[in-house]
Amino acid sequence: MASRSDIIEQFILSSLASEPFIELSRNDLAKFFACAPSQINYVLNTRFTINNGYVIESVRGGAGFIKVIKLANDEASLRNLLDICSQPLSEIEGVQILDNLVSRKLISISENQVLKRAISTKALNNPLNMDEMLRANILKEIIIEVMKRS
Amino acid sequence: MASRSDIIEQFILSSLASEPFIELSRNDLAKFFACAPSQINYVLNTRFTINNGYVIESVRGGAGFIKVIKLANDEASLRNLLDICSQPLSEIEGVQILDNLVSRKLISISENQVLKRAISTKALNNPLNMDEMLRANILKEIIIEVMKRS
DNA sequence: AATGTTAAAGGTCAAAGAAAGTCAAACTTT
DNA sequence: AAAGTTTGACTTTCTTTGACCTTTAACATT
Repeated sequence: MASRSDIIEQFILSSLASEPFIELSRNDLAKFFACAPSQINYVLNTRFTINNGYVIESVRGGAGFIKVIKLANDEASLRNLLDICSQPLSEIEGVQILDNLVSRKLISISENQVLKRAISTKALNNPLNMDEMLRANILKEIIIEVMKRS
Repeated sequence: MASRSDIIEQFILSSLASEPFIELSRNDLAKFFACAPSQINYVLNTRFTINNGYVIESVRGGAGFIKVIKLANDEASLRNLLDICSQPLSEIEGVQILDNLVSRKLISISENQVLKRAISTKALNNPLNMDEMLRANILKEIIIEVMKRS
């Protein structure tokens, strides 16, 4: 028995079949499927996660929208990198990960330059010695971003 | 979907593409875009800030006008940006600064993409609410890095 | 020439409107 | 009973509007 959430999922999936991303109006979609707007969030949160190979971006307010992006680079090895970024990482380890992204041609040399700075101990210096965890968090976001690239 | 404010922003940006500044009549612009005059202020205040690399000057009274000036892409104004990054910065302000670097052609669109992620509240989330200060630190390092470019 | 008056700018701010997000309670299915 | 789904009240963010405020060039008056 297909639930309404399943049907909404199918709708989004079929929209994504031909495009790398779609922009949708939460309210319109909810109206179309005769459901509460928050059910759209439920579908997105349960079925369009990073682990499933999707990223959600949205804007609120007038002219707001929800963008569902299918990850172009969704490989086990990158997932693995993401996992590694759940742990604190030293600056050296962080640089290794960035270099890894360069060798995969997922980021350019110049991106590597600025990102190295962004994750440097100097940039992340803070009173509570959270820098390694922060570095990991930042790298996680960076990896998610480059997974969008094709 | 672009809001009216987005469209007005585009209009101003394209006027500034070839000139270092433009003078506009708030009332005429508002009439042209069929909006309240104060919406022009809203657009200027949210999209043409110092962080974005613009200065607004205006004169009231008969024959009044609003002047939108695009800051020069010189050493001094970059130093200024650096100074701004001595204070905590919200995510919105951080994005403004990155966009500024793009319009100065100091970073590419793709660098902007990954850096936005790197300075996002999600990436910098930490128990001690230091994210704004961290963001400023990171941006400072990024600016230092791009100042090496030319 | 100096002064007062006025209409024509632009500025400010808070309220209303238009999205999307959150979260827990209620309901269904397994 | 546990897991998954649906709903709705409340929140947050972004945009649009309008009422009221301030400034100033132009004009009128002396």
